[in-house]
Amino acid sequence: MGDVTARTRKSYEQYCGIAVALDRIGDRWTLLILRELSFGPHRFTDLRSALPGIASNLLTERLRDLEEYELVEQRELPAPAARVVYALTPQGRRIIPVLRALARFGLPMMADPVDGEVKPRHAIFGGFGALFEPLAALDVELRIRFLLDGEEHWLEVSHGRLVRPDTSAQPDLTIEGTAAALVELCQGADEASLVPRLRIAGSAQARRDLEQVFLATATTLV
Amino acid sequence: MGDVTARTRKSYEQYCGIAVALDRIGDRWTLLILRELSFGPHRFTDLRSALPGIASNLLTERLRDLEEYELVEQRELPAPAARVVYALTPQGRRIIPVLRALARFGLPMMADPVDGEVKPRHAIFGGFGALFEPLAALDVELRIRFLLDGEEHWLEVSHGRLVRPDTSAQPDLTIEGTAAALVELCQGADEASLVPRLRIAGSAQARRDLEQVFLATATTLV
DNA sequence: CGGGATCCGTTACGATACTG
DNA sequence: CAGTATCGTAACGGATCCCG
Repeated sequence: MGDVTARTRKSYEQYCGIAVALDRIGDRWTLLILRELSFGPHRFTDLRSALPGIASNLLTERLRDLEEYELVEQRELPAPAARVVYALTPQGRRIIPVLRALARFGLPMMADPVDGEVKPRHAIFGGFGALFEPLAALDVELRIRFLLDGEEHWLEVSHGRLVRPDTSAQPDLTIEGTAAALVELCQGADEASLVPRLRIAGSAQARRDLEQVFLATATTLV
Repeated sequence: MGDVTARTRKSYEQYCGIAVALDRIGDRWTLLILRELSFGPHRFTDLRSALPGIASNLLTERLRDLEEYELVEQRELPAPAARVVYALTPQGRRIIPVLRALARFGLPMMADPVDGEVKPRHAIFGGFGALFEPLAALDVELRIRFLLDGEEHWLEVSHGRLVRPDTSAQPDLTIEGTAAALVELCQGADEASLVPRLRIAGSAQARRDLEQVFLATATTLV
């Protein structure tokens, strides 16, 4: 009785937060699906095209698993447009610090980004946002507007936190250019050497804040 | 010429820090191997017994991959004891924030820990350490001594960081009991309800620091 | 006994084709 | 557009065997 559609998924079977987390989000593609959904709700097809190489049946299976774990939910759109989108639940948003930590770990390993092959959102989240230092941001207020390869995005530093406003009033800093050049900046390239592929505009104070909060290398540790 | 032992490992092929990170540490078992090595050097057999269920050939393969990526290295022991241990390289230690983020994500999902089935090191790292709040630790100095199921471990909060001294002078706080009870504390159980499975000894100030730095829930975000 | 290597059945994944 | 179905291949899991 009751469909025991068996969670036969292989579990590590360990009483450890890390192992339990990996039981839920450790499968191939899962974290990349969550990365995309962290940018906002996506339709099935949006996800597919954002994840070149994923088989459609696998995407379906992963989404079902994530729904079962209540990390992702379907939302109905009333509009004439496509009906259903996938979105992170509040529980699901808790994966974001994991994504940031992974981005920070992987950033130095990315080889020679090429203009046009880096997606702006990946440059901002998988690169720039990963450098955010909460400890250095305690007394900083900074609104950054990105214009990368024609896409516009915003980040805002406020009270030691990094948030993504849909849009904002006047930016303190505007970073304009190619997504690849932003990645290079995050990897330690000199700002001057990136002109004109990347241009940063803003007050001297805003530039100091940028340096302090994002670009100064820092090593947190246990 | 040259053995092209083909990195045939499937790559996500994305210019994104997260994707690149997962290319290296996203395979099954890899992060749990790194978790164990984050506690210190281990021999092959130690790793095997710490990871019940892993096939020996798979452990070999993972270790080779991690060596190739320079996240793990072999070290020779001169002693009469077993010859070689595996250890994290400085590069490899950069995975630690990822482990902490995962632990934090997974902690609330762990079901009813049972005395004797939780390893002390997992309770401390996969549980307690995951709750560390750098922002709340800025002006705190705190040495904690754990005595869990007979194992002794130390953590030290210093200048907004969490570090693991081999040992320390006098502890400000001693937490003694079962590893399972510590996990329950981390999951929000009341300290009083855990006596006598867990006993916390220390000054009123040290207890306040414990509460402030570890036990107060906090939500960081992008 | 520590540190693997080999073999093999099973599962998960990747690619493509098909459908409401 | 949003999946389902099918199928070949690669990865994993478990056991056994080997060597210093």
